[in-house]
Amino acid sequence: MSSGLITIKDIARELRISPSTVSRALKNHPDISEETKIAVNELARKLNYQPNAVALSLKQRRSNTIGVIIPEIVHYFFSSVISGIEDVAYDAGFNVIICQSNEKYDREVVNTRTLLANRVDGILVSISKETQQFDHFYKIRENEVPVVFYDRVVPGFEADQVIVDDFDAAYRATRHMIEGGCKKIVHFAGPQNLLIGQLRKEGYLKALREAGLETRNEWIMEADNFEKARLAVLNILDEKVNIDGIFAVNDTTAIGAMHTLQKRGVKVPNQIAVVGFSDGRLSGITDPALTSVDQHGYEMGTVATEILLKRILAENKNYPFETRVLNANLVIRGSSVKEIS
Amino acid sequence: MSSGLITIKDIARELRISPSTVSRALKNHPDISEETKIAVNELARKLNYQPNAVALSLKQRRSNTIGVIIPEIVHYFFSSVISGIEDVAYDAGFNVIICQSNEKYDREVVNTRTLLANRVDGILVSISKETQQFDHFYKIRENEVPVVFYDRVVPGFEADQVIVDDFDAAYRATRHMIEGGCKKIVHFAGPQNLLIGQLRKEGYLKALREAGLETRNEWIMEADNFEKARLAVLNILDEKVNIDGIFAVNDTTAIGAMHTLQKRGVKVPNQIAVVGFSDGRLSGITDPALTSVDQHGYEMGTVATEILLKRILAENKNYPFETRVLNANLVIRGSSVKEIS
DNA sequence: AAGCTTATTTCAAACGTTTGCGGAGAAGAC
DNA sequence: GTCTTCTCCGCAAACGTTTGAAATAAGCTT
Repeated sequence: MSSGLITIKDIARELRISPSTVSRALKNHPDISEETKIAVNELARKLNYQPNAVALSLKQRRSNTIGVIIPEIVHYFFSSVISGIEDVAYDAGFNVIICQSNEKYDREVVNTRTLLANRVDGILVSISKETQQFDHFYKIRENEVPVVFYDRVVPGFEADQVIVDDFDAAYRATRHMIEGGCKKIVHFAGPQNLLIGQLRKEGYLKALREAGLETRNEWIMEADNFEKARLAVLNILDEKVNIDGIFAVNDTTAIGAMHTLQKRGVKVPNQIAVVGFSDGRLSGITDPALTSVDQHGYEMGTVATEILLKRILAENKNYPFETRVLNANLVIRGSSVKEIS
Repeated sequence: MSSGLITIKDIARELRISPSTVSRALKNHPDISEETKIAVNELARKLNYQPNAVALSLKQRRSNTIGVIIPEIVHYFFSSVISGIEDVAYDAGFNVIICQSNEKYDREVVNTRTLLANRVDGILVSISKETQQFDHFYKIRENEVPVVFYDRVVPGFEADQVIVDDFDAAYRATRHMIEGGCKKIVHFAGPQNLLIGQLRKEGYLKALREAGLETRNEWIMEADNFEKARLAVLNILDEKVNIDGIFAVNDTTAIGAMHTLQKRGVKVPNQIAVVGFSDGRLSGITDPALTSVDQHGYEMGTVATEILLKRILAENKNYPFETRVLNANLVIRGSSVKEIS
C-alpha cells in the first residue's frame, strides 16, 4: 500500500479541523456548516482523495467483496460466468476476488481459506472435478458466510444454487439425434461424482429408453476432454463398435471426437453424428459446425451474483435456500443433421 | 463480513490473557513462555482462527493484493495470462483482484479508481482498444503504486513492460507466407492506436519489402474481429482484388476470413493462404488448422507478475524500468502451406 | 447578566492486529 | 538484604474511518 495516498487526516490537518468533521463533511452530514463542507470537498477533489476501502472494511465489518471459486478460467463457459459476476457485482459496488481451483481439491480448500481470511462477504463456488469431500464448505457455513453454488453443485448440501437443467438439456439433445435417425448413440460422459456428469448421462438414457432404443453399459465411456475423446474414438473404430452417434459431455470432447473421426475418414454427421454440450467459442467454427447446448454462462453469472447479494444484504439471512434452474437451449448446427440420402 | 469469524481478542478473552500476548504467541515470539504458546496455538486451531487479512492490510499499510486490468477475459490469450498471474501471485501470498475494461476507456478509468481505493500494492495493465488518453495511469504513478504493462502498453509511458516481439513475429509470419509462394498478401490490421497494431503491420511490411514484393495501402484493411473479417473478405471477392494470402492481426479475424473464403468456394490455403496471430484454443480445430503465432499468454502472466512483485517488495523502488520482450513462435499448420500443384 | 437554545465542532472508542516500551515478579550475585 | 538480571506479560498507540456523546461558541430570552 503506497504511502502516497492521502487520507482524511491529511485533509483535516491542512484545514486545521478534526478528522470527524472531514468525514461528516464528505458525507454531507447536516451538522456541518456549508462553509466547511465546501472547503473540505474542494480540497478532497484537489488532492484526489479516495476513501481507504481497507479501513472501511475493517470498520464496517463488511468488505464489499465477494469471492469466486472457479475450476478453470480458460474455458469459454467459465470466463463468461465471470463476466456476468463482475458486471452485477460492480454495479452493486462490490469487488470480486477470483480463485482458480484448477480442478484440484487441495487448491479448492486453500481457496476457501484465502477467501475467508480476506473476509469476503459471500462466496460463489463451482466445485472442481476432483472434489468428493465437502468439509471446507461446511467451514464456510460455520463462519456464517453466504455461499451460492453455480453450475457444479454439491449434492445434498443445502444452499442457494444456480444450475442449468442438465438432465433436460441432455435429454433434448439426445432426442434430437434420435429424431435425426440415430439409433446407436454412445455417450462420452463426465466424472460421475459431479452431479452434472450424472444428470447429462441420465438425460441421455431417458431419451434412448423413451424411444425404445437399446442402451448399453459399454456405450457410456468416461471421456471428458479432447485427448480422452480421441482415444475413445480410436477404440470404437478399432473394435469396430457399430454406432451412428456420439453425445459428448462437453464441446472440447465432442470436437476431439469429431476430429479423430474425420481423420479416420468417417463422415460427420452422415456416418456418425456428434453433439456437444455447453456451447462455446469453438462450436461455431468447426466443419461441420457443432450442434451443442448453450448453457448461458453470462446469465448464470449474473443470476448467481444477484442471489448472493440478496442474501448478503438481507438483515435476516435465515430465509429458505433458492435453487434457480436456467434453461439451456439446443443450438442445432451441421454436426448432427444427416444429409438426406 | 461475518460476525462469526473469531479474532485474537476472542482467544485472549477465553484464556484471560492480553491480545498482544496472543499475537506474539501465534508468531512464536521468544518473549512468550512455552506454556502460553501451546495453550494459544491449541485454542486457535480448535476455534479455526484465521487472521483477519483486512486488519493486517490496514496495520501494515500493505494489502498483499495486486490488481489486474484486462480487456476481456473471454479470450483464450487473456485468460491464460490471468492463470499465469494467479499462480505467481498466490505462491507469493498475494491476492488478485481482476477488473475487466471490456475494451472501454471509461470502464478502464473506473477500474483504476477501484483498485486504488482498495489499496492494491501494484497493478498489471493491458490497455483497452479505445484508450487514447493516459491520465489515469499518471494518477496511479502519482500515488506511488507500481504498474507493469503487459501485451498492450502505453507508448512513451515509462514503466515496466512485458511484451512479445510483435514486430518480429509478424515479420516471420509474413515471411513464412512469402516462402510458401504468396506474392500478394493483404493484412487485416488492428487499431493503429495500439502499439501492437502498429508493430504487426510494420513487421508485415518489412517482410514484403525485404522480399521485393509490392506493398499497397489498400492491402491494409482495418479488421480485427470475425465480422469485420467477413465483410473485408466479401469486399475483396466482390471487387475481385487479386490476392493469394491474408495475414490477420488475430486468430478470430483469421478464422472469420477463412470461413468466408471457404463459403465462397475459395480454397484455403491453395488459392488464398491464411495466417493468424496469438495462437489460441481455436487455431487447432479449424479445417485446415490455422497457422498462427503463439504468444505464450501464461508465461506473459508469470513474467509480468514477477516483475511487479519485485518492485513491490523492493525497499527502494527507484531502479530503472525493465522491458521484457518474450519471443513468440510461429506455429505452422495447414492454413498456410500450399499443396504442391 | 444569567440561563437556555441552537449550530457547529471535537473527543473518544471501535473495527483486529502489531509492536515498542515499561513493569512485575523471580532468580541470582554479592 | 539489596541490587541486578532475566523471563514473561500487558499497556498503549497506531493503521483510516465512522459515530454517539460531549464540548464549545454564538445567539436569544427574560
